[in-house]
Amino acid sequence: MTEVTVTTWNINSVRLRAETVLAYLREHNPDVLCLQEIKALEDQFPREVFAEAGWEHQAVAGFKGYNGVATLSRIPFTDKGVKHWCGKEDGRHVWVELPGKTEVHNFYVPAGGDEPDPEINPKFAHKLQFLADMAMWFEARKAPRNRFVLVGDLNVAPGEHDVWSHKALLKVVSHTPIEVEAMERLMAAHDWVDAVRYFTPETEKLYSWWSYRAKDWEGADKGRRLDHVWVTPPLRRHLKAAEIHKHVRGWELPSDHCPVAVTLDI
DNA sequence: ATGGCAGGTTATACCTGA
Repeated sequence: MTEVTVTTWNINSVRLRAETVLAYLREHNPDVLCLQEIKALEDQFPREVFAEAGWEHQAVAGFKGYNGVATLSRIPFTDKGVKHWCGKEDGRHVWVELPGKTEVHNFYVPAGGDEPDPEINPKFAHKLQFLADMAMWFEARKAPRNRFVLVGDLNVAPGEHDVWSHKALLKVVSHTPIEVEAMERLMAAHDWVDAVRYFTPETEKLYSWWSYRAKDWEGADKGRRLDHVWVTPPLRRHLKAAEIHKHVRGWELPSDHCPVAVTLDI
């Protein structure tokens, strides 16, 4: 048994914020850091910056200008890979296997555009298809002993208390019933345990994203919990802690998302 | 009061995010 911390963070351009990532690594020392929206091709990813700091094991699914995910680790990988979804090679999923056969799946689910209607909005249709395909894939791989961790910017805030106002956001993409149901089907597909809610009562507000548009993001506090860490049932009793590192949203030149860290024995 | 901001790109306008 090894205690590890797995952290997920939508960084909104890893090239612009490489030094910010480094500061976070030094302050919080996660074993595994899963980044989304790196907005870089694999060749453009600042590998050396993180390798020199001690996170030398890296798996990158790059994409030009948008999207892109990367997983950094102090721990060597026993395997790794990039998977494509919905017929697009658009940098939304990279996975790694840690010693002990623990898989860490790092996802960036499509945001879905503005209009929550798949008939008229192809981005929303893509988001729903992506979540449905994820559910199908994990259902097909389901086995009682699987030790999987699923993290990332899933772009859905499912619970009433995962948004600043349930009522105000019912028709806003990220919190509409149709997306929440798609996410619930994905959760059921592998009996996923929400590792952050595991430590916090359902009725307590939890956010991981605050819009850039608010003059005073902290004062207005109109957040949403879009970033998630889930584990399969065999890892449930190994969960040790979960933290949302909100203070990072207040750093200079911040991402609009903050890191979400889960500590568990693997 | 969700978009007033932010990042990237065959850039100086338009796409993306959510």
